[in-house]
Amino acid sequence: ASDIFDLAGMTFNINSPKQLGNVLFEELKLPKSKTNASGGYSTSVDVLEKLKMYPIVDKILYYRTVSKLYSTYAQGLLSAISSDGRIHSKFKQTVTATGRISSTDPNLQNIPIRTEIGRKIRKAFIPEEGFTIVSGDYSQIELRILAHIAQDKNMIKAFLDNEDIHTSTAAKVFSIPLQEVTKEQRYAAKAVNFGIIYGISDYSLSQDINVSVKNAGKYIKDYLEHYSGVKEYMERIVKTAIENGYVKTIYGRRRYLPELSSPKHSVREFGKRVALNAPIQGSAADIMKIAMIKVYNELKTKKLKSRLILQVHDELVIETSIDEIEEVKSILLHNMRDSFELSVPLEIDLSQQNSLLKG
DNA sequence: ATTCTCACG
DNA sequence: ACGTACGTGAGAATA
Ligand SMILES: [Mg+2]
Repeated sequence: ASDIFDLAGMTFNINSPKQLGNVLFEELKLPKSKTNASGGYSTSVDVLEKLKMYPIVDKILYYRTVSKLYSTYAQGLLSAISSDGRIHSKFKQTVTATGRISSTDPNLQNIPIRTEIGRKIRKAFIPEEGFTIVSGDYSQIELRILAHIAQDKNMIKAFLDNEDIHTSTAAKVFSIPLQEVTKEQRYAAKAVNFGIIYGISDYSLSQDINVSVKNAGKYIKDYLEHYSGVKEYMERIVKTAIENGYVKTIYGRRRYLPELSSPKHSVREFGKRVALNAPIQGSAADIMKIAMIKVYNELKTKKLKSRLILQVHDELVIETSIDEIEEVKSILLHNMRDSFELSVPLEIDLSQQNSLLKG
């Protein structure tokens, strides 16, 4: 923090977006871009990432990471520990619009994993004596569901051939052999794959991966030419959403979309993106819920000591008695894999470790 | 109570 | 011309 004050030539509250915005964009005259809802300067990561070349910005990003981890997790979770030494979250079944569950008091579905410091926090979640942590998580479940719902021939083939979907996508979009795909190309293809599920635009993709809007537009165009079934699905789902006023998952769960008849263009566009995303995210949630119930029941029927302790949207975590590891792995594997039969296989990654942190 | 930001999938 | 990626929950600042 003192480095930041030195570089700014003044003292201020770094946690105040308003004060920070004024320091960066008024005092230091850095190039400003986005404004937030109340007309102030945005100081969010995506803005600051593009200003990283300024040493003060780089330090602010680090400060943000550390203070988030400290306040929400190091400090926040400490006060959530019960007298039994464990943290008991509440899982809400009727909150989300897509069919996912959510977790509160505290939220255990957003335990850090992406940064080094974050992983140290995750590592603090450990099993009881005599137990270990066994997890199963779906590999690329949302893209597999997209391939299935859209019945896209090329995407289905890529999954049936057990290819790395991002590398495979890169090869096709850039018209090169699989072996020649570079890291950068795979990264771009991955961003497009994710973006498609959210109803991407060329502008947003360009912002996300730092390429020109024109290039981003070309990636999307080439993508949809190769995955033409996905393109047709995107058009079809929006059309049926407008006709019916709702979309549905593979199990028939509906999401109503009043946004589609809004007089405001931006709200209608949002409705279209949701029409595209909700069946995918919601179907994944359906598949997970079915698997979860089967796993729970099998643990119970077999009178195992191991217990299901956490669900994180595409992952189940079981605190496993050390004499039940192989049995629990098998229970996770078959119940998750066979939860629902898609046009592509469902692949499960199994892991076992002595904390919530893998590896 | 609301806004902004950021942790996760 | 428009405006710009889906779903959550929580902490700090601000009003
Ligand atoms: Mg996964």
